[in-house]
Amino acid sequence: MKRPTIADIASRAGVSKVAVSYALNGQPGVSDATRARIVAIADEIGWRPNSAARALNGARANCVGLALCRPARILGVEPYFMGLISGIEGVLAARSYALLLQVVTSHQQESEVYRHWWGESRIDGVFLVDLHYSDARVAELERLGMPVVVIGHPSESGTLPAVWSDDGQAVRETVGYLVALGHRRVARVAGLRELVHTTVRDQAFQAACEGVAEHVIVHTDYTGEQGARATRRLLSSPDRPTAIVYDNDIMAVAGLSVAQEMGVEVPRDLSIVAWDDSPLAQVVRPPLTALTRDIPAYGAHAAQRLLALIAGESVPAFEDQAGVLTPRGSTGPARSS
Amino acid sequence: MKRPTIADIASRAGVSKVAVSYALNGQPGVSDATRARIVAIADEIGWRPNSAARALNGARANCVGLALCRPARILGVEPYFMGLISGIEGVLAARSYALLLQVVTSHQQESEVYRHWWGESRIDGVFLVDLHYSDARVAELERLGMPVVVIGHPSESGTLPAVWSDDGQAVRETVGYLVALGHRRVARVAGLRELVHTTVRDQAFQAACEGVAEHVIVHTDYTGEQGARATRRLLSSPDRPTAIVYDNDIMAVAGLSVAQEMGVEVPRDLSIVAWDDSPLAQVVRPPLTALTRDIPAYGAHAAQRLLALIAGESVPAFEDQAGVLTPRGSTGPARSS
DNA sequence: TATGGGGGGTTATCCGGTTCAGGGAGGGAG
DNA sequence: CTCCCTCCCTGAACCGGATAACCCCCCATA
Repeated sequence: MKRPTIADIASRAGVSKVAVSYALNGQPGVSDATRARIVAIADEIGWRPNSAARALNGARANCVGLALCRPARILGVEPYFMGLISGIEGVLAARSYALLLQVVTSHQQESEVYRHWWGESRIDGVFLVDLHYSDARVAELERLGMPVVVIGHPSESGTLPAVWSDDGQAVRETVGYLVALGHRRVARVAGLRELVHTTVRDQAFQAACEGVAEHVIVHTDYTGEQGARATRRLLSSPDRPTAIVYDNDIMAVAGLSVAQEMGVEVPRDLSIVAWDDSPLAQVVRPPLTALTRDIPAYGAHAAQRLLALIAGESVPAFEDQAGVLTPRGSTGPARSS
Repeated sequence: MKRPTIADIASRAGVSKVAVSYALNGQPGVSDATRARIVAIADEIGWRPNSAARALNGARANCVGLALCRPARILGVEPYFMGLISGIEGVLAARSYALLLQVVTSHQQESEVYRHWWGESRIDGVFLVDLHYSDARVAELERLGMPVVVIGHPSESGTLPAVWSDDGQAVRETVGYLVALGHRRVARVAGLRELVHTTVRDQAFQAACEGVAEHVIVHTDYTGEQGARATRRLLSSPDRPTAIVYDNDIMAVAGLSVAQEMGVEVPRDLSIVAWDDSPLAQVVRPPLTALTRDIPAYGAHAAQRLLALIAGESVPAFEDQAGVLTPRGSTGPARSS
């Protein structure tokens, strides 16, 4: 049983393929009666436009791509990506766009995947995430001339429009809050050093602490293991920090466990802040003070921009809301030492 | 600058389109010398096959679909899906298959999405997850006649091949272990009642406890909130359980927090087991005893079967490894009451 | 009554590849 | 010297729609 085509509809309705095409696309050129008849027949035999045939005539693929260059296991752990994806999905679904997803192991492979997809007209545009400094992917995508929205800091996105949030602002708010609570020795357990936003946060952290608090930064790979190890090291030092800001919730939770294991009471002896809120952060005891961002909204904004770009509109960089500090039980006044 | 087509290559090489098509597809019909020349030119001008044109001739889409009917926020929290997806991705990537992903809000919408994708030749097959009893999607997909692999229990997958694991086995191992530790009152905090695997586990749990331990089952929606509430209720009852088995790690962690908050010491007063291991389960204190499954491998097996099915092979149901109990600090001997 | 215009169709082509049915050249066998 | 068979390669049709261009007929208008 073959899939029905407009030719089948045409012969049934006793008109030409073209009339069917017009009727089904809402174009003028057929009478309402004929149109209704054609639509009824199409409906009856379950006709669906063949996207391949449409694409052949230069139509959109109605699909956008996302290649993720992170170890797959991180995806299962970091709520960030799934949050982003579900936000993206929300916008795409409303426009009947699909998301083509691929996990890759290197930036080179990622560029290849994008070239393939674009060359084969499988996608109308892509998202670029996890910017590095002097990111080769930016130049590559600019060269290909395809619609791209960078999810990351605009300083490194070249001519590509970016959707970003002011991490510096969030850092300042956090440090200000901790300092106001009396903390004078604060640490930051950061993510991957090579990511642009890590450096942005690092610099903002240093600047915010300058003159008001001792500060130290440790870089990790975002995993709970490294978060735990970093915490252990920090808490073992003679002048241990009274507050630690983690770059994600996984590490913050791991850090909390380490503190409890070492007999360091939270928040009495140590305040903990997690970057990116999540059910996980709220579920542990004490619940974690977190930098809340609406990540799905973030993804949704990026998706809206990408669709606009695909539609030919010009899209400026968009600054999304900065993270907002949500104080919970894991932060408190510094103990007067 | 238009994308190069085989016509461009043909004119450059001074041969016909057909020769180019044969050469680039490794078909006989062109001499090695000509083939080499054509390939060189194609390479030089960066030709890529246009998948739309190929699809028009009935070729594969080189893409499989997955529609997820769960609230988007669950995705960000449950490691299960991302684990599954990354396992699927691993297999697909090696064969240059992409994954088309869409989050939907109802089974009806899910069926529609599949119909669309299939009708539009965008995919060669799909995965079906989260089986319900008398699942309308099964009949629908059977009717469409497209390649489908069900990730779930074969008893409800109709004629569609299933990839599944024996949850009953895992339940028996867990209950046996708890009973051996002296537990005589055990509870199960289960997931969505309407899912097939929930019932399978429920029944196995009841059967395993029969005669050796009092048992109670509470159903939830997999969220930490409901996991916490269920735990609170269980621990407040006069004959509270000495062990609780949770259907995912999120609820287990939430339950652990509730226990600590209520002054119930784990594992002294309460043993906790989580279904599905994760970094999160290992990171909390005490680390959670878990039913470890290699979820990415599970996804990989499903993907292999789907590709085989697409290739026209016949695929029998495949029983993956059952979960294996990984004892950690959250379980211990029942306190002699 | 001739003219013009527009609604409602139609025919011809195209998109970029694949596939099928030959067709000319060259070589080996009879 | 023919005949036939391969090897290489070509023209044409085709996949399922979109689109440009044109045509016919009827009605309104001058």
